[in-house]
Amino acid sequence: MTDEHLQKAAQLLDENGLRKTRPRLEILCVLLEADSPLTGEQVFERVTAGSVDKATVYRTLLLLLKHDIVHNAYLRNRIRHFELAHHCKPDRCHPHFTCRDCGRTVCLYQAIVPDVQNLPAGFLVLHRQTRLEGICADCRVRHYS
Amino acid sequence: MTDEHLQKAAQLLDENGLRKTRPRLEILCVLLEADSPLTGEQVFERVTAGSVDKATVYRTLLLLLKHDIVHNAYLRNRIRHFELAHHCKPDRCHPHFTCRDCGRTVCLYQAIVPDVQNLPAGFLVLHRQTRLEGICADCRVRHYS
DNA sequence: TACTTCTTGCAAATCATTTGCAAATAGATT
DNA sequence: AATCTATTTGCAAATGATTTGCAAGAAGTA
Ligand SMILES: [Mn+2]
Ligand SMILES: [Mn+2]
Ligand SMILES: [Zn+2]
Ligand SMILES: [Zn+2]
Repeated sequence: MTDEHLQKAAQLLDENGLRKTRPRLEILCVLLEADSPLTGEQVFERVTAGSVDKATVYRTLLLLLKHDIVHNAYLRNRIRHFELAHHCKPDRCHPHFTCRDCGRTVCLYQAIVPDVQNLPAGFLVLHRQTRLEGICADCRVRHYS
Repeated sequence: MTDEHLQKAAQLLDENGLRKTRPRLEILCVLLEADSPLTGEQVFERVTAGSVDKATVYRTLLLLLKHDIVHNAYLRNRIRHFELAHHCKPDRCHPHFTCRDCGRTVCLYQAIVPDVQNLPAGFLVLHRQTRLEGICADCRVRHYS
């Protein structure tokens, strides 16, 4: 939990008129340190041991979701994943790639996803998410040896 | 459960070397009749009342998933949704649109989703899913009156 | 500091899904 | 058609993830 992350966490809460409580700051720091979407369970494990209750983790993630500070990512299984929205545009999240071999999920920050064409008339799109599945670079190399 | 659907259901099971049991035929007919992805619970409700156990519904959906006869759709909540794969290409599902107002999900069979550009080197994409959120045509009209 | 309101921890509840197991059945074999 | 054997099913109980009720504890404000 670096000082820089703590600053950023406090700022996010301030901007949204939310109280700066210890659990919230810790949870935001965990999310700031993560390099891919986390489950509630994973956030719980990464927070300073025993310092935050699991119910509080979930309640906080839901609160941050409501304020659009975090987004849900929809990966392969039925478990919700959460990540900070700061790498997303208001109308779209960056795509996620999940490897069928090693199971890891990678955030594709630099990928370009063109708009969906030929939508039915009258539909207003406010948000878009793209989910890719396949074999990651590491696993492809591994299979050649 | 039309005769045509029953035929198709039997055919799907045959093609995959699966036994044609009454629960499987019923479940496939439910999926053939559905116009958007269904949860296990919804499949259970739509099957002839009391004729199939809920555990069997889930076991069957998982079996059909393994044989790529159905796909999972990832919608807003943490509940898995299932739909027949016959409207999908092997490497991509048609997009789904979920209305933030009425909550309905629409299958966008005719939409065109261009490929993702600028992927990191060495990644092999085997499957893609696109999820849209916004306001559906009906709800937009409703809000103008 | 005192106050008011929001937030937390804890325990229990809920929801979706999965599992163990004995009875039932599909499809192959006689 | 009756028999056989591996699969499949129903039922009840277990599981895993998430949510809720409530009294005690903090945050922000006066
Ligand atoms: Mn991401
Ligand atoms: Mn669909
Ligand atoms: Zn991999
Ligand atoms: Zn709508």
